[in-house]
Amino acid sequence: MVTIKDVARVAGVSPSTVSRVVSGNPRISTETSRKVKEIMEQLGYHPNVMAKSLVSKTTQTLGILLPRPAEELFLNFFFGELIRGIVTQATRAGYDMLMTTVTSDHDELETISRLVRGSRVDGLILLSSRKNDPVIAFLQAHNFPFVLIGRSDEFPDIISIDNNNVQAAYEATNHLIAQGHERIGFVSGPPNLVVSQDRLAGYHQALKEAKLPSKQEWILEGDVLQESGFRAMSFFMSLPDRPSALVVYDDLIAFGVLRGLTELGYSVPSDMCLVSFNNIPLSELASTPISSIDIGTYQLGYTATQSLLRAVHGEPLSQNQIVIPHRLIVRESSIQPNLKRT
Amino acid sequence: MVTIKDVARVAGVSPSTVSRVVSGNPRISTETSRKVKEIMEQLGYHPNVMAKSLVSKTTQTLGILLPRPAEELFLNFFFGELIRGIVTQATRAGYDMLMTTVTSDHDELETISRLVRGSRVDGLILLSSRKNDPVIAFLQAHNFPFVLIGRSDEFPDIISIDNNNVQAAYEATNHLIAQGHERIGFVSGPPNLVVSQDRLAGYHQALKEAKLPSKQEWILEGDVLQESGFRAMSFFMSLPDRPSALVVYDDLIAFGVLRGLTELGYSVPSDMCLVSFNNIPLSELASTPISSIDIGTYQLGYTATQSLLRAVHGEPLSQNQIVIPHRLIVRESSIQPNLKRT
DNA sequence: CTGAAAGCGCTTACAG
DNA sequence: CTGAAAGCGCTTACAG
Repeated sequence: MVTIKDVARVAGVSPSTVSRVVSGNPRISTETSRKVKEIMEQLGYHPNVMAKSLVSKTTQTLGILLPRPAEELFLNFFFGELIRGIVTQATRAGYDMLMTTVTSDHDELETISRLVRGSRVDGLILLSSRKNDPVIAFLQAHNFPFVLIGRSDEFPDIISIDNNNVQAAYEATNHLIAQGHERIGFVSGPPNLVVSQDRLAGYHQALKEAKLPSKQEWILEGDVLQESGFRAMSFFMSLPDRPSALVVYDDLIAFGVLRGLTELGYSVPSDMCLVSFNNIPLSELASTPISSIDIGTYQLGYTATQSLLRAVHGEPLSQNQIVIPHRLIVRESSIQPNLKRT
Repeated sequence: MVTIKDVARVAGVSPSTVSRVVSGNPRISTETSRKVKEIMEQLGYHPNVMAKSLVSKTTQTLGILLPRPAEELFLNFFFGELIRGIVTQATRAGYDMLMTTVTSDHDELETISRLVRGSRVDGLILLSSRKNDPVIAFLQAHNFPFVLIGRSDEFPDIISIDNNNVQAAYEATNHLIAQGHERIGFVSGPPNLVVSQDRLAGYHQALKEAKLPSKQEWILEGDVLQESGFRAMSFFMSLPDRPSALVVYDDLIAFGVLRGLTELGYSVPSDMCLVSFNNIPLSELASTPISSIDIGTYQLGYTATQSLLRAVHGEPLSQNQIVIPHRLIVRESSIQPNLKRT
């Protein structure tokens, strides 16, 4: 391994000078700089990142904490797209991304602590938020730069990038109401996630404003796999007063719902209308293309990284909470041509 | 930030001793060890990872090189599942994962070089292989530990984890042949990927052995988006002598194929049978559940990491090429009850 | 514009 | 079983 000393010796200068050339210090003569660069190239010199980090107290690395397996499974497409947004922006800014996962609730803080207090990363991105998240409390207590993709009621001032999920679910529900539906159900995600709660709230709000009935049995807070949508259907369809449309928490679950209805002999949209979230690429390729709220997943990741980098560099943020716009993409699953408006 | 010196001072021992306690050196008295640990706990000491890396020449970090955007889009589910397998195994072994992406062919080697020669990671996982991959040549030239998820003709001796894609496609094709199909087409992925070539080869092999015709116009080497399956269909179905079954490179593309056929008024499996690859969770939730080869994506990532860690630790590998078993999951898309065998 | 020196926080022969 | 010392590869006041 060729070090800064080797370059210095061959170039006939001091290690300090080589260091300055590498970092682009302006007080180096162009002549010296040229020569040193030539030697570096010649010897194949590459700065040792660890040594640099040790003295500069900065790692040029951001951390991502992966959610626990259960949630992760669900995230899937969403997750991949988010990571893509994050990594793209980080790379562009010259940062690497470090990923760790926790295996249990128990070691969660230990994992974080290792990264934070061991000076492993300069900042951290949290991919999802639960109620009373201890990770957030820890990071805030240690005054460590981080951003949350999502929202936190308990810590309203932290930097967070989110959709307006209440509004999005409100619009999705209103879209169904505008089609003339009066009995509208909701298939939810993991109840401890803030995003689940927000979407449920928006749904309730829309029903309330439209003075439509809201029944507990029309709401299913299931687990997160696409299968849960499937199981939900036999239940829903056997209700005496079953809903005629559903707001579904996530496209994957919507696929399960669609499949479940088909197997039970019902068809979408004529027997049941659907609106879902995330707008994964497959949504439009379903047997009945699924109406879905596009939440700008890539942009969510991209923007989160931008904000985090600003925080890391101590630059001021114009706003701590950024809302990524959403957009309802209407497809066949929510359009019933033969249904009259009330 | 509390350092090893702080702990040493408070505990009344030398920094060397503290270091030995941290690393679990056996020649430390239990008494000293106990006391030092207590102080560490008390002061909230966490080892500085950078400093340790600098002297130990090891980072406890593995790198993942993300494929370029185009391919990445396609990978999607596959990609997420693979990463999950990798991160799980790495975490279990006490390693972090570093992700970087390349923005262009141009900076590909530079990115790798920075990681490798800057001592940023202990080993590297390549997520896919192209023909004549310069990254592989570079890593081998520098004698740097890495594993390839995939296969390389040019570098047959490197550590690689792969499916037997030739055999898998051979079986998929034979499955269709066994159903009585005689005109079988192939919808491929990016032609420069080894996996595309392998699957195409297996398809050809099966046709050849069964002495079935193989026509160039039955083979579509498209790009990687699910959309390409869609476009493929208008072409295929308008052929005078069109195939009655298709082997499709990937489930996402199969979704596009399915959708395209539906829109053109054809149905699966009665007008066209399908077998695909990857067995993503949504395959069984398609309007017609899609027969797919499960390639053990999670296991691919998991095993790759295990092998890489062995290589990093200089442990011998029983075999450099590991093949993860695949399994054809037969669903409705490839079963034509009313079709007689020839 | 450049160099000598100290130091980042840790590890590890060497000596006892 | 423990400590003093040197060193990992870099940066950065300080001095000139």
